[in-house]
Amino acid sequence: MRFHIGAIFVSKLSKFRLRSQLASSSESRTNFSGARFTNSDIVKCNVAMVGFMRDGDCGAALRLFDSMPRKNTVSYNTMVSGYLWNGKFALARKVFDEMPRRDMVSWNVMISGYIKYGDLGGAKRLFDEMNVKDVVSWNALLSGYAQSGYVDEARKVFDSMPHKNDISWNGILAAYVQNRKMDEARKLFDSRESWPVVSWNCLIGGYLKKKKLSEARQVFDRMPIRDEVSWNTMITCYAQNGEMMEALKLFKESPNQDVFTWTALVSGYIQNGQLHEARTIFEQMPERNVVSWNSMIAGYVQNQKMYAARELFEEMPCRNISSWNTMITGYAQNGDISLARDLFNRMPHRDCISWAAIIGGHAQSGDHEEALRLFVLMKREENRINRSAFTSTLSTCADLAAFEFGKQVHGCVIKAGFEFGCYVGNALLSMYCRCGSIHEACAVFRGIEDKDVVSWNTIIIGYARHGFSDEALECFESMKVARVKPDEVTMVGILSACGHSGLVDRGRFFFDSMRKDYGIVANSKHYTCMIDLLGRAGRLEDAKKLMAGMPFEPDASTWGALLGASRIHGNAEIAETAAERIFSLEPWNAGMYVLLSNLYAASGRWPDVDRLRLKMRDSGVNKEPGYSWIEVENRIHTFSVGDSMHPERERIYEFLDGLELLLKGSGYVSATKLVLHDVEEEDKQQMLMYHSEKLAVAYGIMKTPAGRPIRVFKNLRVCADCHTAIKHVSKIKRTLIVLRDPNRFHHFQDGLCNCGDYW
DNA sequence: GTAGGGTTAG
Repeated sequence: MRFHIGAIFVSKLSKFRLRSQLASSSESRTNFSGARFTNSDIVKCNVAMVGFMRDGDCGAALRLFDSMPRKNTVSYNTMVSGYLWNGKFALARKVFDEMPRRDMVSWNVMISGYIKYGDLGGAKRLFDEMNVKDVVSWNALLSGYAQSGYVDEARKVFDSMPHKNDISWNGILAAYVQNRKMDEARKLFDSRESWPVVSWNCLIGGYLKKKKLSEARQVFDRMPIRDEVSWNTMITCYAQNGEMMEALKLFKESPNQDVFTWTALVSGYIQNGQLHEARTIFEQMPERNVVSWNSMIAGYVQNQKMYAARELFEEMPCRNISSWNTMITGYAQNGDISLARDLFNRMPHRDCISWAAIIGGHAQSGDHEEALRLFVLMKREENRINRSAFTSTLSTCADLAAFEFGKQVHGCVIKAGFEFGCYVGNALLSMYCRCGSIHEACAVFRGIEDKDVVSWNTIIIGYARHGFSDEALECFESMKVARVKPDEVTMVGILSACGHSGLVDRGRFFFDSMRKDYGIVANSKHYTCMIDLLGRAGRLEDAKKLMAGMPFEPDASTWGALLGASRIHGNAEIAETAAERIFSLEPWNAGMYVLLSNLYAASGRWPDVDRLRLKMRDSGVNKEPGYSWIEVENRIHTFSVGDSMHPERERIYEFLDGLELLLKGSGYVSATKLVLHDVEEEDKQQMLMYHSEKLAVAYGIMKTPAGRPIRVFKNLRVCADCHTAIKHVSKIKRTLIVLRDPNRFHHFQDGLCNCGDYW
């Protein structure tokens, strides 16, 4: 309708312009202004501009605006508000700055513009600049603070308001509700006689978010007047809490059912896992909009029914970004990254959720490089990066151990202002831990404002994996002081901290206090930690006993802990029993073959090594090839044993040969009995010398300026000979070498490793 | 004709 009015007027106007052009000549333009363009024409133009702006056609609005011989303040205000409506903040500000006179509306529009763009400081500055403020200005500021989570600030604004109206009261109520402070919201609500229906709805909506069904219902029953939203909110409450019968009852009682009501039922069934019922309701709906379609599609996606989801997606008449994002996320999470990428490439517009989904999808499918490349692209194309894009990128950096890249992402996180929050802060923290820099992890940890249990767990596990048990246990104490309740994960961290340092008694103590002090029931991970701790300390019998007393069947990793301990202590008998069980539980688990094979090799049982190799071949298990990698000058360099691929391999081998001589001079003797293959002694030495971790360390020393730590990563356990050799290297080259294997970090310095050769 | 609050479905 609006567009229609605008269109008619513009056609009139072009006639008008045409006429003036016909009369033409530059002087005649002066005749053009004034008398014939009445105030009522200005109003008509303003109406038309609103129409254009609502349709997203800023260009048409501007052309009309520019062609007006006379404008009033409303014309300018309309341009400011229209630009803001269409997301063009800078243009809005420009018109605001250039307009000849401003009225109250001009200021209020601009203030709400700042708030909409998340610049609360800018809003406040403008507010302070105003000589006279009205209740609208105050209300705008109030809701700005509320929406950004500053409840206390919002309260201060509310308390200092010279006049309050219903909207102000609703504003402070909403501030409490949006920030989940339902007790305070209720107190406020009860302190006032009568509220408009929106405030009642607001309160019920708050209870809905907190899943407080009975409170919601009480309020609903007390309402003097109910509108459609009240019914829909209440129906949603029941639907989202699995009470579909009650939801249906209310659905029938409600005076009207609109598309919200129907969609609430559909998504209620979906959340209850009743996909078929959801579809039936969906088919019965008298009217569907894009959200209804998206809900149904999301239902299929959540149940891994991508085919059905795709069918609806193709069929729907009205897709929006969410529809595309739902499909992309679905494909990405179900491992079909190429279909996800295809949709991503084809979608008409992307937002930061699309980017986060595709980055996360590539990361999950193992294509880490592409994930990071996409992050760089995203930075170029989007002016905002959302938190979830940051977290998936950071976890990719962690998987890849791309430390330098991670640091650059950290820089972007700081710019975006996310570093002090838990969500991104924890991801940063974890990235630094897993990239081998516990020091930087610690700095991030200290900066997180409200540390949650995940923050504490991450730093505790970080310390544990780096072999700093004392620090891990200290953190555990601080966590309790900070009144954050330890959970199952915390205890895994604490027990593994004890494990990495062989603290048997303390481990035992924490294991016993788990249930007593924190009400945490030991799960298989806790038992595995304890069995590992006892076993590696040489108390194999105690470990076996603990395992026998477990209230559930041991899984492969629990047996694996026993196998690992038996290997260290050369107990072939227990090792074989454990290996048998693992073979039957996880016939595809190549790591166990390797452990057992190492055990045989170490005791010179070559026929058994061969037998195992045959068994492995017959069962079709492929041993994951060992490789190591290091980040140099922002690129990841990967090495395998006796590597022949690296462009600088000749220099590396030369360097390594030189290093070997120095090593021998410092007392290093190669541990040939650890080589798996039964070959001649000299060949064994050769193979050992060119293990992937040694190649990576050598390359790191070649390329890293003196004094900087060297960080190397290996996909399999570090070999014992490399462990000895790297200890010597750290002394000869006077450098800190940090090596990550799947179990832990080894910090080599001055000829020692902080694992105390206990890993 | 331009400005302020809020609630429900993805």
